Amino acid sequence: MTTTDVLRRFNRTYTQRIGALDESFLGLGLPLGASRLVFEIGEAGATVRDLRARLGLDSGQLARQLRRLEDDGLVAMEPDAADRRRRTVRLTAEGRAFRRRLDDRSEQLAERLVAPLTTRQQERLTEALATADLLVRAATVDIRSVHPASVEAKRAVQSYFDELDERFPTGFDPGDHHDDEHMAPGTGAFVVASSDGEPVACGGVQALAPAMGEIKRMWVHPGWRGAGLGSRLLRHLEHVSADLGHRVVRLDTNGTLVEAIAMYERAGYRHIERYNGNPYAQAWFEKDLTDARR
Amino acid sequence: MTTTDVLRRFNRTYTQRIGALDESFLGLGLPLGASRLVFEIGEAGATVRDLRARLGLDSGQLARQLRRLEDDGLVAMEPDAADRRRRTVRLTAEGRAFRRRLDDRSEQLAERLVAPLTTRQQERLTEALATADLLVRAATVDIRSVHPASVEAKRAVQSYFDELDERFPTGFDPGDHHDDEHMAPGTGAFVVASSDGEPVACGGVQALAPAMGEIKRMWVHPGWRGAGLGSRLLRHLEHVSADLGHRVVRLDTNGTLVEAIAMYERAGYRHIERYNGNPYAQAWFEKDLTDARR
DNA sequence: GAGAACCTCTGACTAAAGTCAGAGAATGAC
DNA sequence: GTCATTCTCTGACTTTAGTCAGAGGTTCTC
Repeated sequence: MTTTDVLRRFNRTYTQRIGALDESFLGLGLPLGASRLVFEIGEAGATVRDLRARLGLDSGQLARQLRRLEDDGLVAMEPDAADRRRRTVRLTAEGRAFRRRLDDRSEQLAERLVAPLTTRQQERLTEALATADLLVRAATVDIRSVHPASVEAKRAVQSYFDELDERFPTGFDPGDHHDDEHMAPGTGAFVVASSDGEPVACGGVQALAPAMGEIKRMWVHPGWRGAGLGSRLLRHLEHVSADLGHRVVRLDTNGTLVEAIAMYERAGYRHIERYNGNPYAQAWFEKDLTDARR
Repeated sequence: MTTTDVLRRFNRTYTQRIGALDESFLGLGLPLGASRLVFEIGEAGATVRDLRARLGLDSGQLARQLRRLEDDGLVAMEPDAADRRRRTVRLTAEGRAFRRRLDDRSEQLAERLVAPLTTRQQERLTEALATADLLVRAATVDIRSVHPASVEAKRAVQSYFDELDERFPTGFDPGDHHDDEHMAPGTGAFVVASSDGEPVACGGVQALAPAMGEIKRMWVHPGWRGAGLGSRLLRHLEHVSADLGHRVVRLDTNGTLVEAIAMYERAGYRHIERYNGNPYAQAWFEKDLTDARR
């Protein structure tokens, strides 16, 4: 059986048996769509814009649904302080109570579903689903080029720095890295991979010399490792670098990042001499892009 | 993370990313429901009754959908020869062509979904989904008591006999087993586990002596082993036996059925002396039900 | 062969979801 | 300051899905 066979077979099993998890939202007085909406708004609230993107609804449709929830006293809406074209939606106390009821229902149904399985089988199921979840999410990650000064880029880079600071024995001080400008479109590129709007990986390319690129700020969210996201991003960055006219690409890394080093080696990078003054770097790599160019 | 957490998280991932597999049915001129119906009818055709059960549709709803498909020239309907209350639905040439287009779409979407993954990752995904599929199916199997002379029981028992005939070096001859009457409600019981209308496991209980039951015809479909269905069925039969007033239950088995023997031992059965003249039996077991009683 | 049970279909609905054009306010770019 | 763009909302639909009672056949049971 091929992957697609299994996937499609699973899809059938799924819609027939687990798909009912969604239907647990029924019977509490709201239609399915409205319940999903309450669930999606969440404890923290959300902007109308976000909801539309996440649920893939027509704007008119969503506006009507929200008004109904407002009339029912489940949500309160107010203009977004930062951008007054937007409106933020927040659950009222009543709305939160309703959401909790939805949550309970869903939980009960999930429990009932797995109840016939032994503990051992439940563990196997958990493991299988977690694996499938990670891989499916990884496969559907959205890889996009953004400006290094954009909010998305900054958030991703911040996560990267935070992790370095934790992992390096001496901590990590990014200095005032105005050099991010080098990764702006034109001379370089910055790429963010995101899932559900959260950055899960990033990386940039800048020019070191004519026809020579450098990959920097490469990072994969800890919860997303082991799904091949790093290699995919690396390959992507190599293509970007090649498109910028580079024939060779270099990068440096710290010795504590052993997984990263292993990945670079697997990807065809070879160790070279120190080529920069980065105080945190302990290994330097180079790869010829001319034959990797698809 | 508990099993239900993972299940529910996966449910979200699923509806957002793979759920679109269903939507691949859209955009070919028929609404989703009608497309699903064409797909479900399949190359072989089906009875209206079957379709209603499989898709969980209201009979009026289904009748209308079918008539629409008939008007569109995609299906042809005729009374069932065996039971003229029923009607069988069959795809016309045009209907089959349409179904193939649906199939292609779905396949393409599945391919596109897994394309970003490496071969190794695709294998992991396949394995994880297959495991999840088996376990979810096993968890949602429908275990029901039926009359041993019913069609369902006979089909399951036939599968059992066929397998014995294959596995025993000397083949297997059931003889004329009028003794199935002993498993009729009142003195005994016969249980069939089915999934999507197909029997996947069965087993019966009959009385050997006052307060002593015997478990017979226990079988699990080969494709369903390793999901704990056997143990679950065995436990179920023990309860049935106990409900019939038995304090002890016995069973016999052939030496070639090594998985079965291991299962009986795990379930607390102990080997005893031959207690019957079954020529195919090579191992005899007994279990005290008085302390196992739920 | 009478009556219960079963299967499918029609009619008459209601509810939910989805579509599309465009109005009105806020913001960003020049 | 003007103009294009963005965001949300309203109105006026159409389509799809789902519900329920009951008619009109067929088959099973005794």
